Amino acid sequence: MTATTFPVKGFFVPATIRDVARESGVHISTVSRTFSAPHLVNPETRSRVLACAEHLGYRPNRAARALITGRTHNIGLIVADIANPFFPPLIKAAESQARQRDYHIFVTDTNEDASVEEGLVRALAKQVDGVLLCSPRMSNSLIEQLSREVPLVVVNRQLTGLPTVVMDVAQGARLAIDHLSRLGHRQIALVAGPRGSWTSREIRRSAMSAARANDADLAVIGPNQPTEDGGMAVAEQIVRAGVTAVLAYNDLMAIGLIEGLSILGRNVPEDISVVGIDDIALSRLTRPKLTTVATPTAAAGRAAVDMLLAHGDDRRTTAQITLQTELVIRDSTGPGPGPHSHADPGGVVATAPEEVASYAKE
Amino acid sequence: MTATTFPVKGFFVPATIRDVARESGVHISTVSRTFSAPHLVNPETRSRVLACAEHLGYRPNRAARALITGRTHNIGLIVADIANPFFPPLIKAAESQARQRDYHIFVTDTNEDASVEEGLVRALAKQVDGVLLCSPRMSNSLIEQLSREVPLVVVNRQLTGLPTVVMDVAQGARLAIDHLSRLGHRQIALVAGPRGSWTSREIRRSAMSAARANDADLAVIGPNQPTEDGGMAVAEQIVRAGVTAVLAYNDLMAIGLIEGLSILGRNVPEDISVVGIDDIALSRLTRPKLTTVATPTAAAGRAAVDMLLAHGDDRRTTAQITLQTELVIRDSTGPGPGPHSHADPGGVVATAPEEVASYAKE
DNA sequence: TAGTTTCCTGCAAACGTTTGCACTCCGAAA
DNA sequence: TTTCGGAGTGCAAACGTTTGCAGGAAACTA
Repeated sequence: MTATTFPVKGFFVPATIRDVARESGVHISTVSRTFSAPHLVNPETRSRVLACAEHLGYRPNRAARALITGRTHNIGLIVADIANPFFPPLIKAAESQARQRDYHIFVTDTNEDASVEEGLVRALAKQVDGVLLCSPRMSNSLIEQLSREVPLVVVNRQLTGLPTVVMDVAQGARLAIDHLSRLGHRQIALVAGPRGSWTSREIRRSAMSAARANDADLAVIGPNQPTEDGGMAVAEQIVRAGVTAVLAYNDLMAIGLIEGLSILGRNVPEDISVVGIDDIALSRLTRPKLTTVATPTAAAGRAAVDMLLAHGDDRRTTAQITLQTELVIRDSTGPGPGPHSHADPGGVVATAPEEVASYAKE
Repeated sequence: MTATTFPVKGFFVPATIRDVARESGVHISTVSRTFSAPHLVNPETRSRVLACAEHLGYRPNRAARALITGRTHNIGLIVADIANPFFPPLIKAAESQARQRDYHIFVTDTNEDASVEEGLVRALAKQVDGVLLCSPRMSNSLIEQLSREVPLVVVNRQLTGLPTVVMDVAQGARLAIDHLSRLGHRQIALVAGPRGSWTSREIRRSAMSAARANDADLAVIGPNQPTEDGGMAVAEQIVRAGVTAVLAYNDLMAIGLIEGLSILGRNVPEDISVVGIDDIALSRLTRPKLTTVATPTAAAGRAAVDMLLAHGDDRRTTAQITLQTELVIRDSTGPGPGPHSHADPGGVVATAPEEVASYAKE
């Protein structure tokens, strides 16, 4: 590391509305209106004010404006782990949706830590018009309490009384287990996600019932860190469990697990089949390419923004949205020891087009 | 998608400093001091005020506070593409460094779009105490102009007169080319990054001079989108160029390229060697594991926060920091057709420990 | 012509804080 | 006793905006 030091020129003192008023010879209220209600001011005056503003480099102070209007035109977006490739598509979709409505998104990361989460919501509270809380790890009651301090939309957790958007992971897990069963697998493991994850509980519940329906055994392993390392760490348990197929909480864990299995001399899908959840971009690039449950993350991001912005000031009602998932079969799953049916339709679930239209996956 | 609607309870009207003052029978200034300068108020009064505040659920309004103090305790962090795994470690490091100093980081994404970038800086300007501008795509002069509206630290671009932190990618590129040369490669391609990227220019400059020094030919291909798809897209050109080795602008492109090459029937490293830059987590997980130039992203995030917060109010001086890079040799590079030396020391560059101590990679 | 409307602008009070100043106590020093 | 100083508190002005209200001028209507 090398470091050098330079002198630097000072900052402009930022021009305020008052400076513009003085320079253009009108009252500050006229300047204010020039920016926030242009139709109320004489075109001639308006252009003079605009010229002065331009000349002075004036920009309205959004914080001061927010103080009085109560609207910041910012939205907070809290995610559990920004390094998880699951989130970026959601974030980007939310950003572009917000931008269209002249809002900005501020993203923060909680490091999968429930206590950090609470602090962040509170810190954001007065600086944004609402918070998109993605994959929260805190308790329901705390979320409810926070939702009275700032408008909240919860993503990846169902919670009565609050606007939520969730993926139908239950359906996804069922599809995955069905797929594995059809391939002849009877001893299946479920690698669970982190403690506090609603999604993980959903997956577990649904996978267990699907396994039962298919006469298969399901061994649940976890909770675990939802990362590559977390997946790699359970490889040994998987081998010891003697299963021939695994459903992982997410793709990251699935990929880590495959790597861990290969270190232990087990090949995927020859020795063990692995299914992930999320269909992150990466899952098309690893070898073998991952069979996984695709979740419409971009649609979720857009929906969350819309829900937050939907009810302007009347917070009378709140919607709950569930987005369809689908199974994407690639190379990480293969035939198991049991008898397998050849009737597998490919696993891609048909979704009613008109229902998903507004939040369709691109 | 399914949607249901529920009634929802109204919001608390948030308690203000005035409510607390009334309830506890003191003047608002005393309440204010209870929070911002506790030592100035009688312990007895203080605890009474705190009790009332707690009871009313009062939280100081940070925006109002910022209006008068001029400090928001927020830092903006702008990245080109949040989906690029290069950034999350940087973001997380910056966040934890900021949190230690009682600051919050707001992250936004520009979609690699220079014009979005400008708007974001301006929108952030009055709501944060400074902006960390990572891998900017806009012009130097625009950056300089913006730096007068809000304190700026630029990451991944060197710019006189402004605080900057860059990786020594020039050294990294040189190490990579040297490595390939030693393996016997004489026909090498450089897959360039996006237009407007300082890093890409640096890499190119350094790689060309290193190639010349090694008597190798260097074909430059680009500019390109710095993504998997961008890498995949150049696979054909690479094959046509007839090179035996490639240095890619970043790991993502390298991984995409390897995939693209495999589709064209070329194996890495047997047919073509590929070196990436960044050492993202993913590069240990793809097959073959990627040989790459490791850049200390976490250190960069910490350094950037420190630089922004360093000079309290005197913006007299500004530092420029360059962080060391090192070559990590894995499985995507192999012997080329030419004579190769066996003296390759492994390519790991020694860094002067005391210099990097404060920003050491973990 | 008087009355009414419309358009534009100014005035001043807010929004929720912080902070310099002044004031009152009260105990210690002289 | 007086003087001083410090601790604790209140007062009021700021920070940079928005916005309801009122007034004046011009443009209609009758």
